[in-house]
Order: sequence, then C-alpha cells, then structure tokens
Amino acid sequence: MARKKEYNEGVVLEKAMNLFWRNGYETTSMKMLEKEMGINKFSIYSSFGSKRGLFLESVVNYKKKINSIFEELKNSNNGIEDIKDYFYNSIKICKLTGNQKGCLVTNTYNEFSEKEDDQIKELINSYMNNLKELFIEKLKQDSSKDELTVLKQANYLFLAKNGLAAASRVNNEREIEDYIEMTFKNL
Amino acid sequence: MARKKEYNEGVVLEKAMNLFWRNGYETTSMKMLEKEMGINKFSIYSSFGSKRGLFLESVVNYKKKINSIFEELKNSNNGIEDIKDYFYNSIKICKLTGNQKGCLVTNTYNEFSEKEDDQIKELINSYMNNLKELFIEKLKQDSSKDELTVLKQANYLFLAKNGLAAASRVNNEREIEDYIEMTFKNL
DNA sequence: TTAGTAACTAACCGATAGTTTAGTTATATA
DNA sequence: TATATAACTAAACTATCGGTTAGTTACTAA
Repeated sequence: MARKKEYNEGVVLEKAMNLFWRNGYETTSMKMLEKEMGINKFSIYSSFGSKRGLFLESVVNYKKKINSIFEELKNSNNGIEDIKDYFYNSIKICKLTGNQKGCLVTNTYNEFSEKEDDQIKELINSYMNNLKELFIEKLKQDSSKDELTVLKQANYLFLAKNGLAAASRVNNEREIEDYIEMTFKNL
Repeated sequence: MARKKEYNEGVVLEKAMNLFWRNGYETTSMKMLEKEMGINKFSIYSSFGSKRGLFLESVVNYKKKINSIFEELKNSNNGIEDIKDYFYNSIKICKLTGNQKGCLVTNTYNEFSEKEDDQIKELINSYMNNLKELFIEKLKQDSSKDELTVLKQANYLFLAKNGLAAASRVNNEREIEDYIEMTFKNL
C-alpha cells in the first residue's frame, strides 16, 4: 500500500555488524553507522529500534554466521581432531570478512564484562558455555583420558581460543597455524 | 607561595588507572573519573592536561607496576622456567589490585587496535615486542632447540598470554593454574 | 487516477561528552 | 599582617551523543 524500502535489512545489518566488530559498541556512533550502512537515522531506528537493538541483532547475525562451523564441530565424530578443525575454521571466518578484529563474541564479552546488560551477557555466555561443553564432549571420546584430564584440557583449549582470537588480528597465517599446532601438540 | 594541593597526584593516578583498567578508555567518562579520583575536573586537567593525557599516564603507571616482574624475567637465568614464573606473577598482579580485568596493556591494545593514536599504540607495542624478544632469548638458553622451534614456541607463548589475560578475569585460581601448567607441559 | 500509507529527509530534542574559565579560597613568603 | 599565587568550586562552553518528529516523497492498491 505504500513506498518500498530502498535498502535491504539483511545487507545493512551485515554492514553494521562489521562496524561494531571493528570498533566495539561504545566507540561506534550513530553517525558512523549512518555512513557505513548508507541509510539515515530514521531508517535505522525504524528497522532496529535503537543502537543497542541494532547491536544485539548484529551479535545474533554473527552467531548465525559462525553457526555452521559450530554445527560441524557438533556433528562430526573425530574427537579432538574436530576441535582442531574448529580452530582452523574460526580463523577462516575472520579472513572471509576481510576484518582482522578477532571474534565479535570475545570482543563483546570483554567490552561488556563490567557493564550491566544481562541480555547481551546471556547471548555471549550461552555461546561460550556451549562451546566449552562441546570441547568436554569431544575430549571424552578418547576413553584413555580420565575425567580430570578431560576437564583440564577443555579448560586449556577454551582459554587457548582467546589467544587465537588475538592472533587472528594479526595478518600472519604462518604464526596462527604454528600456534594452533603447538596448542594441540601434546593433548 | 600559594595554596597546597589537597590530593596526591600518585594516589589519584592510581585510582584513575584502576577505573580505566576496569572499563576501558572510551566507556570511562570525566564524571566517573571525578568521582573515583575524588577531585574535580579542574584538578584533573591541571594535573594531567586531558582525559587522554590521564589515560597515557595511567598506562605508563601500569607498565611501571608490572616492570618488577618483567625485570625478574629479564634477570633470572632459568630459561623456560622463568617464563612460567612470569605467567604466575602476571596473574598475581591482577589479584593484588582486586581487579579482575585482565591486563591493561592487552585491553588497551584491543580497544585501540582500530584507532589512530600512534603514541598509545607505540606504548603498547614496545611492551609487547620486548616481551616476545625476551621469550625468544629464554627459549634459546635450551641449546637442544633449533631456531625454528624457538620461534614457534615463543609465538605460542606470546599468544598464550592472551588466553591468560582472559583467564584472569575469572576468579577461579585452579583453572588458571591448570591452564598455565598445560601451556608449559611439553615445551 | 487517486487516496492512503510507509519510507524518506532534515531539522531538532535534551543529555552528556570533554574542556575551559570566571570567581573564590587558602596558604607560603616577604 | 599583607600580598602574591596556586588550588579550588561551579558554571559555562562547544560538540556530539542517542533518539525523535514534522513535513515531503514515492509507491501500492482500490
């Protein structure tokens, strides 16, 4: 009955996500978003409600993007080898977007750790917890490991992912690969 | 010839540093700084010039604080064991301040990675580079390692420090120790 | 063709950001 | 004790923040 949107919400959301990814939530202003998304404030607010709403949808969009490699980790059955593949796939995601900004989930976890925003924290924590649980599950497939070893190694790999997120900011593929290989060397 | 300062610059700088450490640069406002430091804007500006100036001095102050463990790493002669001690000492620093905000240098590196502020970046990078160089030096003390292995392991440990910074945000000493032990297990 | 409606532009909102300044108070020295 | 000077308070500054709204434009469906 009326005028058509001149932009595609999926397309502009992707652009917003990349900007938030690069700069974090606080540093990214509405003005920057207008410029990057190529639409003006009114359109942003009518489509996403608020800056925070746009950020939330950006994080959800990011989670969808990495969901494929998460599913792969979940559905494969090669134990620890799956986790290693997951590490390699994680860095591919960053390369894909052309960003060198680590992991949006990790970045957001860091930026919001001291803030009071349960909804965003829950969004992040659910991903983190699922990942750690999956690591435990994979490690358990090796029946030679006792329970304590499994927990220690899962904890280790979980924290090693943070090192990986940092590594993926630097454009040196060889160093990243070395890091992954070293991490899995003696598990 | 005139009135005395009612505050000690070292004391208020320490408070500012802790606030920046907890919240990052952008999120910390002058109002928050006034409250935390217990002095008003005028005093902050007369002592530190600007918000950015205060932040710079906070980072320098932080570097001084961790300098002792850095010197220890430098002056000891137990090779890889020194690096491990350095890891353990790093997490003690966080415990000491009562903060669970990882490493201010790492946090700042992350927050400023996309910004154009060469002075702050240089301050961070010099520390990062010195640390990596020192890791290489320590690893070289083991003459059984060839050069390539040394570089790979230094790279690995350097990135593992990022995982440690993330770990130190979580108040679980056992998990942190497990992580460190796993990291050094088979080097 | 036209009336209704949603998408658009652009100016505006109050709040707050970092920063400065005018005016006041306290103190060290002469 | 008087005075010079620096530390203080508090209000104002400009710019920008996230968010809103009045008015215009374009398109769909009747």
